Amino acid sequence: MFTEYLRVNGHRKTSERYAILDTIYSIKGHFDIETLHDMMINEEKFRVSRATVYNTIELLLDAKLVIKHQFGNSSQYERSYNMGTHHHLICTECGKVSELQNNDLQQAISHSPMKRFQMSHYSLYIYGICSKCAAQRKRKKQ
Amino acid sequence: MFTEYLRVNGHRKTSERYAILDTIYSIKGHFDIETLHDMMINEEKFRVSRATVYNTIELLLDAKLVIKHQFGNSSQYERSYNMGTHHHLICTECGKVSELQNNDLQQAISHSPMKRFQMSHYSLYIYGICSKCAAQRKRKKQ
DNA sequence: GTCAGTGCAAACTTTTTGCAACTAC
DNA sequence: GTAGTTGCAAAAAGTTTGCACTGAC
Repeated sequence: MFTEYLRVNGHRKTSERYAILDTIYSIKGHFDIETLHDMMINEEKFRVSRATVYNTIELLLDAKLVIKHQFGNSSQYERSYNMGTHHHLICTECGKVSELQNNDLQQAISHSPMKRFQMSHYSLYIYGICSKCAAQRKRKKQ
Repeated sequence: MFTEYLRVNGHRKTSERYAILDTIYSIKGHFDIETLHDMMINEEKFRVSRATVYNTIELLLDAKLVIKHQFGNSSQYERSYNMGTHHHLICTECGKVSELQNNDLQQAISHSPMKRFQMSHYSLYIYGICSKCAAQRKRKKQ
């Protein structure tokens, strides 16, 4: 799919781009650029510059192979192919992000009537307290 | 309300804090720290430091008088009192943000069943092309 | 051979932090 | 008087940019 995207858009097939794509698709959840870059250097033993990672992520976003999120301070990303739509639960206490599957909600949102706007995609972020932090709070109170 | 919040939490009532709150509530839509700070200096003629604006926003977030959003590069904020829940339409072409009112959708989201998570609030960001940019694209094609 | 892509470092932007001076209580 | 706040400037964190070198086509 990426190869096709590169071909159609007249971009070159470089080893860096494929290495970045592979690393991203080895990650299950969310990641930021820093983490991805570190993983490539340390685990994959593939030296790339930060700039190339930023460039490539931009292509992957455009190719719809990666989705960008903006919780916390730095941008977070996740692979989008083979991932199924889902919503995000973000703990305001510890910052942990988990996924929520709810097909009814998905339907409701994507079929929501909109004047003068063509929806392409959406993000639903639900903030609150995760069970772990709730338990921790309870313990503190006692 | 803010006075009460400050009292309960043992914070001091400073002129800076009230000036920032007033300025924020004079803004109808979204704003970032830079814009808010500039407004205070230029329009309100009230000199505050950037650091104080950041500090105060933190209090206002905690007091639920302001909501934080993260579209684009810098954090965006908006007042939350007297604002009615709404969703956000973000144009991926020009970056313009507009509001969408949809009570059914609100109900669906806030009553959505969630395991091991206590929702406090949520943000729904809908990305797509606004009518202006859609028209512009059409014109270009011709 | 050509030009898109890469690496590196410097620049830039946004946010946080340390500390002296100030002031609400 | 004291401790919470402020202002300033420096530092940190995240991202973008300029430019010489490299390698895909």
